[in-house]
Amino acid sequence: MPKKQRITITDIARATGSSPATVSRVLNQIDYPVTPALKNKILTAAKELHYTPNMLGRMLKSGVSNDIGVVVPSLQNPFYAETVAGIERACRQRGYSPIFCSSENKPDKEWEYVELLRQKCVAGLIISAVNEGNDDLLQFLSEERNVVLIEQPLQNPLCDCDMVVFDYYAASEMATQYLLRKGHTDIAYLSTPITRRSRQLRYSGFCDTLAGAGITFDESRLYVKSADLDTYSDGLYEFNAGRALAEDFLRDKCPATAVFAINDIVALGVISGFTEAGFRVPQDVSVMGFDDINFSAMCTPPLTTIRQPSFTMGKIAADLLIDKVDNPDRNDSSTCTLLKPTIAERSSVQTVQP
Amino acid sequence: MPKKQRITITDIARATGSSPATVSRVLNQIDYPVTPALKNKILTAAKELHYTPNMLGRMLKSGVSNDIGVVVPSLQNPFYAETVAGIERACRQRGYSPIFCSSENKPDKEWEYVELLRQKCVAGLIISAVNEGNDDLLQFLSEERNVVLIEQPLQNPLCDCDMVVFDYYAASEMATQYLLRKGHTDIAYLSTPITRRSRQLRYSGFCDTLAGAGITFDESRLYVKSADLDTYSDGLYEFNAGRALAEDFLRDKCPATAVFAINDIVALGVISGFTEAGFRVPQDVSVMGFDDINFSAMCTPPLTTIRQPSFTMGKIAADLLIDKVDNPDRNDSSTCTLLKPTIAERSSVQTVQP
DNA sequence: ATGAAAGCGCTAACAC
DNA sequence: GTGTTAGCGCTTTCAT
Repeated sequence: MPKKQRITITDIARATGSSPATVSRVLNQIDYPVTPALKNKILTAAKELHYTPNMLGRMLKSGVSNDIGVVVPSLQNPFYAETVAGIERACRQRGYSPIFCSSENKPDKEWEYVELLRQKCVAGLIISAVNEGNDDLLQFLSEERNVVLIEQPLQNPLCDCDMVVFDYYAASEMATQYLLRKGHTDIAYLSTPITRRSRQLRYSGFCDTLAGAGITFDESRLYVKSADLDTYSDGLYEFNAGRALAEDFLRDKCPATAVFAINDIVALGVISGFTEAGFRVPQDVSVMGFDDINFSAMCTPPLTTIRQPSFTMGKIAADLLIDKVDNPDRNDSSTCTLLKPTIAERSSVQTVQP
Repeated sequence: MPKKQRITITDIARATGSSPATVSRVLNQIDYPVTPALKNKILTAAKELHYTPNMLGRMLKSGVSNDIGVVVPSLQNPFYAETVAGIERACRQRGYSPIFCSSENKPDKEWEYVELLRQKCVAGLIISAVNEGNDDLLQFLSEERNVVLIEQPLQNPLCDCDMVVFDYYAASEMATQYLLRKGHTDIAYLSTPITRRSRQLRYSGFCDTLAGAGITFDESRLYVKSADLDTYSDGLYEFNAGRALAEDFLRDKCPATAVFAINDIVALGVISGFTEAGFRVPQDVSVMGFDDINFSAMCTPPLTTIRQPSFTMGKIAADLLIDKVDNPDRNDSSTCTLLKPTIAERSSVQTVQP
């Protein structure tokens, strides 16, 4: 902190009649022969003077900080909040501290933050929702060793970073199978724009599974609602999209017995829209979510959804990254960890009544 | 980032046949006379060599970083997620970057993080939910200039830091008045342990308002449920407490017509517990929340609650702190900004039927 | 208008 | 065992 003159190792050296080098050696617990007497003198002096080491000095010397840069779309989205919690856990455990940046899904911000983090000399970088369009970023990612991608793979296959991603396709298959098993054959798909790779995978998993069961997905059952990206950060963005989607669904008098929502927040919006119109979930329509944010267990009805282990994803990604950071010489080829979904069966999906 | 030799201003100086000093002056856009020709040469060289400034060097020189340390209980709690979003917004706008730490409400972690942040030479500190017991922290807070407390004032009145806090007492009065206005005279108070100052204020605001209306609060209407603090970070902690509280309420056949929940998450737990037991909200019992986390608008029924402008709180706190950081000489006395609550009237509270 | 040099706090190679 | 010294990348007097 500023102003009030900070105590440095030089001050301690002066106070104890020794030298900065010795003080540094003692304070860093380094295995170095120092007379117990002197050692003690230094230790007590450090305590009395309220010495606080200056990381900046240390980092400048060593060239790397013990910071891990993290870029995610939003900290308010509970999905990322959980991911970020997993990252923080792993980092702290291993003596690193994360620096979080919210890109708000904006490509320019994404790159801006990556540059900022580089200026801060972070030891490594975890990044989610990479915009496919930014060439600078893409080039950086392919050049840089200490990077781990999370959540979704890059569109661009050139870039072979380490990744910890969800098996969105399998997750979507699983959700669709579940709905089929519950007797739903007429299913609507309600989504915000299917741009990001993770969403494309979800959508194709859905269509393919339906096809596998001999059902051709009728595109009139696909509802997509764009929403204002500026409201992204307030968390209501997708919820409102969900409400609007429910309205469209009802206006069309869509005869589907179940709704597959692109994610839990949209699902909550859909439920809200249905409820407001006097439509009951799951009695009148079943609603399937996706993500299992922790709020999905708290709402009424509790949401049946696909659980993506986002905390685990964050934890694994950070551990992987730190392994690389701590072993600079090792140079294994990139790994891609695919996280398997599970189903969180609760109350928003009902067996179709014959 | 590590390994790959970084380009420094010295490299650029060498490449352009000039000196580090000049390069620094050009790159920092400082108002300094430099021949346009040389200036251009330096600028293009910087671009071509992919120069990335090393903040560590700059910081070490100037003594302060442009980081702002932030300590909150949890990033997963949507209340803090919103606060933190406000902080991030303000910081980024003004060229600072926040460093977030989750204390999990543990006193030792709180202090540990404050020390860590000091080692990183943060320009200032925003801290919430200060544990009253830690003397080191308390002393630090009273000595340090660039600190802003958020959410709740310290128990210890010795410490006169700047603060941006909610008017919990007024908020609780407002909530209680609202319930009274809706005809509820028999109100139960459901809470996790009332330890933190913010909770004590809420509870006394409630009791006092009742007393003001000539109603003595019957302590048999006070339900408190402790829960395991280790599950704090998963967000389900308070929700589960709420469910347990609902059970107790029902088991007692408590005749109250309305429930005042200590916060929204507990309120959601209460609603969940009621719903599961076949009790309808608000038809059978009204439930009043507190905080207005953004999910409260998304659940069914949408929660009637007291809106605490947490994003605004974060924004104001960060702006205030940065004002102080940017004006080191100015030395105004501490301010205490008291944020006024508003009521978010939705559907979980109903007028009592005569 | 530009460069040389000192120094921020720390560590590590090299004396003694 | 302990101290001296150099240097990480940058800014900032002070010369020129």
